[in-house]
Amino acid sequence: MIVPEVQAEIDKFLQGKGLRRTRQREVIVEAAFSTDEHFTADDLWERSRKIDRTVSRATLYRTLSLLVEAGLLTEIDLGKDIKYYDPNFLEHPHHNHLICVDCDKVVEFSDANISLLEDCITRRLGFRPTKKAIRIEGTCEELRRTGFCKSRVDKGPA
Amino acid sequence: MIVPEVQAEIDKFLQGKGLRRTRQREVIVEAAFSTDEHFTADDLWERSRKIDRTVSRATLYRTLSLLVEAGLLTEIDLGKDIKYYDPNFLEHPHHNHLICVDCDKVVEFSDANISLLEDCITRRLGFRPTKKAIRIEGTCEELRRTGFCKSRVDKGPA
DNA sequence: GTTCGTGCAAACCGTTTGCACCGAC
DNA sequence: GTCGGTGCAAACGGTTTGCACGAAC
Repeated sequence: MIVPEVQAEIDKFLQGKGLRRTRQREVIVEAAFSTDEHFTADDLWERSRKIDRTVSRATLYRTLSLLVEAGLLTEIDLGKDIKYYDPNFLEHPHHNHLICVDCDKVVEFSDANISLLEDCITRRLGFRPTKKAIRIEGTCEELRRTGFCKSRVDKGPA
Repeated sequence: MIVPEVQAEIDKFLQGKGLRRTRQREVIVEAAFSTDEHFTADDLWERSRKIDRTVSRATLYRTLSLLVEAGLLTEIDLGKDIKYYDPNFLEHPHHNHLICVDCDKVVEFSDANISLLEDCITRRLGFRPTKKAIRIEGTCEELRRTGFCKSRVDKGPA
């Protein structure tokens, strides 16, 4: 994926703040941006440890904060009780999330009209938008019509 | 506010599930719906205890779940790390939230066009929408222009 | 050599749960 | 009297933090 670009970006960020480039930070960035799936802190910890077994949870969390602060990673709310992180905002800065309640699949979408509407509404209320997030939960139409949803297969009976 | 109506509603819900009407549940409902502000579990606990000092955290949380399950209260994500609850969805079932990053003020809004767009997009992706939430964070235009925001007064210096 | 980063384990904090007693029905 | 509800305190799970050692610069 875009790991090298992200490494450059985080280098710039670290340098700007007088912070150091460490093996652990490299590993975590590599683990985070070698996929375009959303992940939890724990997911990322496991993936990092596959590259370097010594990465600790503490460092994972500390680095995660840095990446969010640097704007390379975005916290998203998928309606679960744990935080998810989305590595795709660099490439698609304005996307939103649709979550299937049948199979838990997450579909990203963006729509210029809806963005525009959001901006209008925000300004009308006397604010300037800085961060916008739409989360839609839905049921799979295919499952409802045909009784079968290919994304649902691995989830066991309804 | 609409406390009596809500009491009737929760009574119906409890009865339907063979659950009991208790003093504690009455108190918590009263505390929850005597305001139209968003609140945390702890906020609600304190308000409940002002009515009846014996309400415990455990019962608070258990009742909170019931109210959400009954559809009387909605969990919302205000971008903070704790859960907030919104008692206003009964009266305004389709509203969204705009959060001011300057003063933390939350403005509710709804918009038919945006709702329609959400539905279209969801169907186009092969799903049927069940729950939709828009969260916009923004900065106060008044504060930016005049250096003063009446909602900000109680927050101390920038 | 200085300073920042790290791993470890303990602390934290919002929430949930096991248990014995209590109260609605 | 039965069964669900409650308060208490302990447990839980994700996240943060204090500390002493280690590594970047």
